[in-house]
Amino acid sequence: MDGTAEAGAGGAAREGAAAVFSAIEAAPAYRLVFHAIEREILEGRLRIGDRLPTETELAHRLGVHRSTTREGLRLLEQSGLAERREGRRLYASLPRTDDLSERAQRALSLSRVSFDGLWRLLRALEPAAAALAAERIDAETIAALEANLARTADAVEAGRSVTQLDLEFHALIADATGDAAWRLAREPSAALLFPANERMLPRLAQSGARLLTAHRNIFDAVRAGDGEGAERWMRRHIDDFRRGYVLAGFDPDEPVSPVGAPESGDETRRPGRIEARPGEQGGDG
Amino acid sequence: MDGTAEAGAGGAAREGAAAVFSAIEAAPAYRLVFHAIEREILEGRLRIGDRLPTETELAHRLGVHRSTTREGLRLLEQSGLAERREGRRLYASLPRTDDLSERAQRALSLSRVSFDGLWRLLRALEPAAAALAAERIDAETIAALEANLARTADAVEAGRSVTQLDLEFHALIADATGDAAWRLAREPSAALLFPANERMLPRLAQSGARLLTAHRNIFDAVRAGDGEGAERWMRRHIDDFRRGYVLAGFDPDEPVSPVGAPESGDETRRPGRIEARPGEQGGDG
DNA sequence: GCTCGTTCTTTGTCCGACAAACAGACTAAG
DNA sequence: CTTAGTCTGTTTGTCGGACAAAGAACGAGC
Repeated sequence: MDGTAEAGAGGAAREGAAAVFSAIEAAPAYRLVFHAIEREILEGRLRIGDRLPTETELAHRLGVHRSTTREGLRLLEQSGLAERREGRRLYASLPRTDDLSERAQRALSLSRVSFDGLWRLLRALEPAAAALAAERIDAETIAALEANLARTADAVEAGRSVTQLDLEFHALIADATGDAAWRLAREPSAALLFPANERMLPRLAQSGARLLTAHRNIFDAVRAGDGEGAERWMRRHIDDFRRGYVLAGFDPDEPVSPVGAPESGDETRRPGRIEARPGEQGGDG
Repeated sequence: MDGTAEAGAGGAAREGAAAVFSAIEAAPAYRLVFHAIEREILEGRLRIGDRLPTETELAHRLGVHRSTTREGLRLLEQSGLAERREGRRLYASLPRTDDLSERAQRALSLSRVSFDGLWRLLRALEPAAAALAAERIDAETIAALEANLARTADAVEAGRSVTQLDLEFHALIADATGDAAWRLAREPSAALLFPANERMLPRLAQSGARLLTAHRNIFDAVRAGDGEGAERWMRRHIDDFRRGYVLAGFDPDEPVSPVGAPESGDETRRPGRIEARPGEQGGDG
């Protein structure tokens, strides 16, 4: 087995009767590697948490070169099905939902969704989430919400930003539903919409206090198991949010802000930044 | 520059005054490559649709070996920011939402969400989507919906499965809202929930006909711009769905079906399947 | 029994090479 | 002049092999 995959070459000929010709595409070997391992995980032969075989072993078993294997592993890694633990080893893992929503959020922010589009979505989701949360909430989440409220109170009093705490509050409510689907559904939009608060705050007096009151009402209803109340308060809260946005002079039909510069997400404080070489200055085309 | 990145090695020493020690982690060079290119795209220096420089050029400019560059490119590829067009070349691109939701769906299906959890979510989303769709729908989507209804009618008459068409109908409604956020929010859950139809159908007479009628009502309202009507019909449709599920004898508190075997998704018809070598039979740890 | 240095493994990178696919330029045929 | 075929340079996909550093495993010494 040497050089190019014999994958794509043969097999396309022999046009019989009703030829359909659905664009044949030969996957490169590194992608086959990816799918092969993916399969092992999805079909349970490699369980979540299991260590993957070493690169050399994989290369050997799959009959490809180690470099090729590594490329496949990168795909696997980025797909969330393999994860580095303690630095080096790769372990089979479930795609992390926060990772997924982060990506979704990025996709959204690049696709010019309007404030109102997001708002309508969350207006549908959040009240329903609150209602379900009221049915299912557990002690742990109650404690987390209480802590969140306390910190929010502090922040409001000190005049600090409450955006992060706001996001967290709503995320906790979603978590309280006990189903990952909720979190996944709302997170990207929420992460894009709620930070608008940041821009409203300077223009609206006591908006922080209003937010805190609203959160408290919602929390009380949720803790009391009052689904209907939780839903109602949440809806009011969301409506109030939009009202504030308009009042502050923003246009809800505009695409939501481009989020500005990518502020220090993951690994931004990289030690040795790769620099372009002085030599040639690119030009691709 | 040879061998290991000097990234992680040096630089950790020199403990001055108030040392904080925030877990330094040296990203391997291939990840730095990934982030470097990612940045170029996110910050607009590489615009969506632009061809990426060739691997050799990238390697040269970033000062790493081509193999390393390729690993970084695989990460980029899987993250959705680079895409193959016409087979080979890589182009900067936006993460495709259907790709994202596919992954989200997989994550969900592995995390044991209950039927009811999903159902509650969609019961909140779908009616709201229909309402918004009624406000914003355009001719093109109307045509697509009409085509969908026609095919659904055929399928019902012929007794074929309508699951795919059902999914498509709802996705089209979501698309009609004009905001990608809706699609992203509902797709994973919908893809997991609606196929339950498949299992109900054999146990419930005329359920296909009911579905068709419901879709028609929703469509009529949407086309007429009747948001309230669309919302009402959709809600009924969703409620009906759950009723059928229970009636058919399934327990809505159970985790939704594990989707069974991964039926021929992408690239399953791979030409040269990679096989394990006869030699050693793995055993890791 | 626990710590320390020594070996073995595994990952991260690099070097170099080459076949096949592709894009173009050019040429022969209709 | 258009169409089909040929040649050529570029780019990707893979492969072979090498080596440093980080961890892990292991045995010697306190």
